[in-house]
Amino acid sequence: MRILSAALDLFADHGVSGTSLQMIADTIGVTKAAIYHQFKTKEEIVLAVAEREMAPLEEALEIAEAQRPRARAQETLLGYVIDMAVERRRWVRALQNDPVMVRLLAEHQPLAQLMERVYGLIIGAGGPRQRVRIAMMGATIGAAVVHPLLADLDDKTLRRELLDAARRLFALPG
Amino acid sequence: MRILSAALDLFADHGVSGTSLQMIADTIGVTKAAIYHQFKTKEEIVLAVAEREMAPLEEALEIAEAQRPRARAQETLLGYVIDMAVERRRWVRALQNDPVMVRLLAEHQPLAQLMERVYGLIIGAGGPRQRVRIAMMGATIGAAVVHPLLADLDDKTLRRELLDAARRLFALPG
Amino acid sequence: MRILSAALDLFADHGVSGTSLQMIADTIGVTKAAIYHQFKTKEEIVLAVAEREMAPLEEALEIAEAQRPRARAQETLLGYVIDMAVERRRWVRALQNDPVMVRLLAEHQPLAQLMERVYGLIIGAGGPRQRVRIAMMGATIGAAVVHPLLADLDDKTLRRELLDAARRLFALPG
Amino acid sequence: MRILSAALDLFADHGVSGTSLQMIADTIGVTKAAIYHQFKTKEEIVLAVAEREMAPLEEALEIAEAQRPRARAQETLLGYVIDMAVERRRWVRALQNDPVMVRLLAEHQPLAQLMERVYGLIIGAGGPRQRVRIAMMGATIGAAVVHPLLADLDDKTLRRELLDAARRLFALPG
DNA sequence: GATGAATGAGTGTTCATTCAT
DNA sequence: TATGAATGAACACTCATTCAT
Repeated sequence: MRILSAALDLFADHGVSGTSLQMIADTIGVTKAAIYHQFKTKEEIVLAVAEREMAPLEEALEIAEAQRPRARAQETLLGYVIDMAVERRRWVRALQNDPVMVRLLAEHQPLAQLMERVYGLIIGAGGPRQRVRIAMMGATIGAAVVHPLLADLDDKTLRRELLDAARRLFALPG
Repeated sequence: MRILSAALDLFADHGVSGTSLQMIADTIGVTKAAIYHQFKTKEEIVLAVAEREMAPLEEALEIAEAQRPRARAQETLLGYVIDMAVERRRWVRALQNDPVMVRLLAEHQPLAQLMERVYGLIIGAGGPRQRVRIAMMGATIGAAVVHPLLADLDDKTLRRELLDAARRLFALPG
Repeated sequence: MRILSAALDLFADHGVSGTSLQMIADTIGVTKAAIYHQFKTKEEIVLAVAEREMAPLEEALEIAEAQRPRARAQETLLGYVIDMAVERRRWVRALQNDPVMVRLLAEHQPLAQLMERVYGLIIGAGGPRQRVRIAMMGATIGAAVVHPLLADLDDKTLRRELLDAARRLFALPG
Repeated sequence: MRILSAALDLFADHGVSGTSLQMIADTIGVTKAAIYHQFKTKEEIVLAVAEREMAPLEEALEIAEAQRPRARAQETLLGYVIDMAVERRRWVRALQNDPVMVRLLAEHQPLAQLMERVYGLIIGAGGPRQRVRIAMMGATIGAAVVHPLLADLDDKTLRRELLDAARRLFALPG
């Protein structure tokens, strides 16, 4: 939907709080009231944006969860996550760091559960060290794709570098 | 100054756009006008907050730049950066990711130059691969300290894990 | 019609200005547009509500006007008016006091004329004292039925008390 | 205060819901924001209006409560109440019947208690019949002062008529 | 008959900012 | 230094109303 795309773009540039409904309406060339015909509140828009961007993660999770052994499932998921983050580069910052978004995701059951499933699969039976490294990797992915020094890397290269970083962090065989 | 501390806290919780001068004034128990007596605009507050939080980085940079060889200087700086990020955990997200903050830092000469010096020292004569890994490390540090899965790590442990991650990413000797 | 009943209820609770078409539509489970299919404007709804609630008064008036002598006609009408007010208790306040309703009734010829006929019959050839007492009685009826201290009186009792009050005010024989 | 006077006037003409802050602001020639500097919400204005208009009632109550025997206290209070209603004619309707005002008064402890004290004194040890007649009188006063047929009575005459009605309703000696 | 999508003007409220005291 | 009063513009949201289907 055009509203959600416009909203996502604006959230990325100005943050959720810095994006007014007027801005969204102007971007797609309708009135504020037209937006309110489809979303009852601004919060609902934020949620819809988040849900739309998270949908591929859910699909990826289902594919990965079906695989054995767990190590293979984890690697599959890691690949998907990296792909998603690289493709969404421009929006990852808002999605992961905007305080309004963060709060909403934490309070919104379905999305909170999705994240738990992701962490559940990826951490698995590993001990605390494993947990730390996974988190570290997740942090790296989320942040690398928005890092200014990596802004001019093309998607393919960035993806390769992230996989390489993953292998180093986990001492996986190349 | 109490204004800057209150502002920083509120920026961390609500983002810069989501923080009004009224909120800052209420937090420290004065009127909005009292704040305007010390800062001409809201932007000036944001800048002052950023400058105060970046000051230790400048000091660290000066210490590191004085060292030889470059490899030692780089390691010194890395240590400082990790220390700063870990200590400031709660605020790193706002400082690094808030769109208003990001824009301001990019436009504000002194801070932009500071970041260039940091990158200059750390990248050094390295080729593109080196550059990528440095950026990756920077991303990891910035994001790891705010990652929910690492929220319950104490500062010392987190610092150690980050150094370990750095060594793995760069294949440094432990 | 369900629209008018819903509207009347909502007018009683929130006043005419405090009642939106959306509220009416929600109450009866249709869309706003469905309401606009039957009424061209909100004002038309207010008018229709008023007319529907006043209809019994017109009937009562016709019955009473046919009676002789005038004193008997007056007493008949008084009885009807009391009955109507007691039965409509919950709505009398809105019907008599809501500023939008009041203005509309004054401007809407048919209803204004109806009220004139009522006053004409009841005041009759009486002098100014008579007029005052009639008005006083009308005021008493309209207000007593909504008075909080009388809220727990059942309809029959309230009707009896109002007739008693009328007799006292006019020094009528019991 | 000019805000409260303007608000009261507008409430009388358009009802509370039908009165916007813009209307109040325009009436006294300031901006909406200037009003918000003194009242945090519209509700607060409604409450302040009600409290200001009820203040004389509290004074009257204190004077009356100090008198003996109770019958004299009651008559004193009745006189005051009639005076207040007659003087405030134009506003009584809004104060007594506007649904927003009614709801607010019921929920606002101090004013609800004031009304209880008034009823307590006036009803006294009387039985249910007494209670009914008091309520009837209260209703009569409140409604008579706004009745269109009595609109051209001057204050003195209206006051006299109301006292006369009171005597008739209670069969008091003239 | 009814709906969904849309609109322009309005709602109450908050914004950053100014200024006289 | 600090305040209280004020402002114009913006905020999220609702209003009565229209119209193609």
